[in-house]
Amino acid sequence: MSAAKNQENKAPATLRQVAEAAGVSVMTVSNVVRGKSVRPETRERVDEAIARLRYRPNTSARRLRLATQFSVGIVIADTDPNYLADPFISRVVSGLSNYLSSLDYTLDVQGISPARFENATILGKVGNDALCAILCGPRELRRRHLAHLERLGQPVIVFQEALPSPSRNIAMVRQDDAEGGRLLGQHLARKKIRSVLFLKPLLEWCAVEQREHGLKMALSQSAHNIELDSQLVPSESFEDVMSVVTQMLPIRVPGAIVAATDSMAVAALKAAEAMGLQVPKDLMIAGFNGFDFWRYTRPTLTTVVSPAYEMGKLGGELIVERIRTGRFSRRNSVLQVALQAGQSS
Amino acid sequence: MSAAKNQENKAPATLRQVAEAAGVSVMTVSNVVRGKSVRPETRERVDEAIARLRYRPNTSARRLRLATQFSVGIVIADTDPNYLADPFISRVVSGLSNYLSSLDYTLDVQGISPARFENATILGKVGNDALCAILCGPRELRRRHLAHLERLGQPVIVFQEALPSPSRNIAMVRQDDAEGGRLLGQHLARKKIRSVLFLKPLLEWCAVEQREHGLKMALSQSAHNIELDSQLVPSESFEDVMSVVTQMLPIRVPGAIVAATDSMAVAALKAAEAMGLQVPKDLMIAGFNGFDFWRYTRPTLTTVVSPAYEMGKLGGELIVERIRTGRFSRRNSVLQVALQAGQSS
DNA sequence: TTGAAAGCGTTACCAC
DNA sequence: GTGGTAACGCTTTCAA
Repeated sequence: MSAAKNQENKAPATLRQVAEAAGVSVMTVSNVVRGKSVRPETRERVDEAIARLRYRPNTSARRLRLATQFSVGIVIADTDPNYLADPFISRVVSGLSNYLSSLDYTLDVQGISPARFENATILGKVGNDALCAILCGPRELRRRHLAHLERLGQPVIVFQEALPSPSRNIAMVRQDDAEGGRLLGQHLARKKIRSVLFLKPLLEWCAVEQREHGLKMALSQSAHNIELDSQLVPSESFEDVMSVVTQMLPIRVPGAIVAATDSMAVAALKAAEAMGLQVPKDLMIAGFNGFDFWRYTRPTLTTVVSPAYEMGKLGGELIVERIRTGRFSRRNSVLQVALQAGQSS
Repeated sequence: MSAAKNQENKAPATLRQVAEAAGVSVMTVSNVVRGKSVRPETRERVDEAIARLRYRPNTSARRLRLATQFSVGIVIADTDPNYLADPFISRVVSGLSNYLSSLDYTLDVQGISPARFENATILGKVGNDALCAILCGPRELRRRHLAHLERLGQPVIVFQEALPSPSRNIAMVRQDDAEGGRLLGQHLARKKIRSVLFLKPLLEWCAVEQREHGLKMALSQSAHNIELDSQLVPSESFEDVMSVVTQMLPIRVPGAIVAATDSMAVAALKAAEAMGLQVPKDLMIAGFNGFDFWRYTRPTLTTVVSPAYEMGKLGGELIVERIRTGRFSRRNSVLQVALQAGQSS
């Protein structure tokens, strides 16, 4: 029983133990493990010992010796504990994760409230070759976080921030959200809308600001000079959006509601429906992201499609290149978005 | 320029460099960093040097010395590259991640196809104190993966697998999916349905099997002995589900379609709608998960609510307890689910 | 309170 | 092809 317990919890075998078991030197085992040239019959003995002792290389020792972590960290600022449930974030992380895995790099993931960003465990220690970040919060806070990242003296990828890369250590990867806003604005202008209400969460995201900005540009440049109002919502949650929209619509029904994300657009649609408004006849609705929600509703949503997975993958490619070559080939990458017209506008 | 470049890419400062800069020994700096008692005026000098040199502890060295990784890995088997976009998985990982972060543990995340599960980078090296896994694929394959995890000789949490824990190193954490199926079956029985079609993805998940099993039990035990058919769908994607349902309905309209997940239920609903069927009058529909999709549709979906975030958190609590105390306090945990009736059935 | 030395598991380097 | 040695950065131990 005590023996069995020891059995279960025993420390992993080391190179030295394998070497003793196989009757060779530590270096020979190391060479076998790393595929260096070793006499076949020696290799066989060593392989047998490795299998028998269940040897697995100790990454900490290897990282220390090589001064390389084979690891990237990503810190995601968000007030929602369910930060990975955001369909945009989950796709960026999936793309990044898969690319890194394909090269045998590890990905460390940490979500953290924007207020505590700089305290993220991952940032306080040297444990990754490079870092990735998704920022949110007021512009000034994000700028401070960016400066903090810069001071770490490590390669960093920042997703979805519109500022240009401030130094050779930092690369920015984003999609053209302003263009997305413009496309939507032009689309609505063609529909002869007179006024637009932009719904955005209280928590500030650079991408949302860009979307709003692009929308405003397109509307103001349209032939009819369409009016744009913006409405803050306490959070992106269905309840909050629904409740705000339900309070606003009786006061005035705009020509269209554009929400910062599709999930917010769905909630707006539901609020309109609950009040007996016909979409798009009485009120048009549109959102951003284009993952799958747009087609869950009736009518289906007009949206702007995000290349979120591809952003994550591109971030992975750039960061690994940076780790290996010592420099970023591109410091500012902007991926294209596309308007996808649905039935809601 | 060359100096600037060196500045940017220079190796992180070490304890030794800080010690020299502050004119003290390495041990004193180490004591300062770890909050051990140090003379205030010494501490001040050291703190200044730490700030000036931007010192951050090297985790590899610390892990090696302490033979502790302060890190947990999670391997997620899925054929979808966008594995984190699954709303269930993203919530489990969020809950796990936040709990671990709160204790300054790192979380390594890797998605991998079930066929390649045992080759996951994370599993092949000693780099985490413990591992978590979400399995899928045929039962025999999952059993093999479980055996592989057991052989690693490390603490492991397996989510959403119905087998009992096979050893002291492995704890199972799941929700009561069979009960969820039963609740849904009883609900439908009350609606006087005559037949039910269960929609499930080709890729096998233990949770889906459990849901199907519970549903079958409840239906067969009902007063009217309701018939249950199951229909495989190539994938969980909207297109695949919609296309299969669109092909099936003209042949025969069941009393209800129960889908393995809400997103599949939405697609079934859309297919029914496209064919002019009234839900729930002509056909009832229900799903599983209860995240937010259930209310995106018209009519809203009947669903079984999952405590996915809580499962992730519980997994974190158990694994940390196991790391620290050497044993699991519970090896088999089953969280409760709840039926949430919507308009669709 | 402070410091010197040993060692965690690995790999680069250099002998043989 | 094989093996001995030193070193990566840190913390435990023991001595001053």
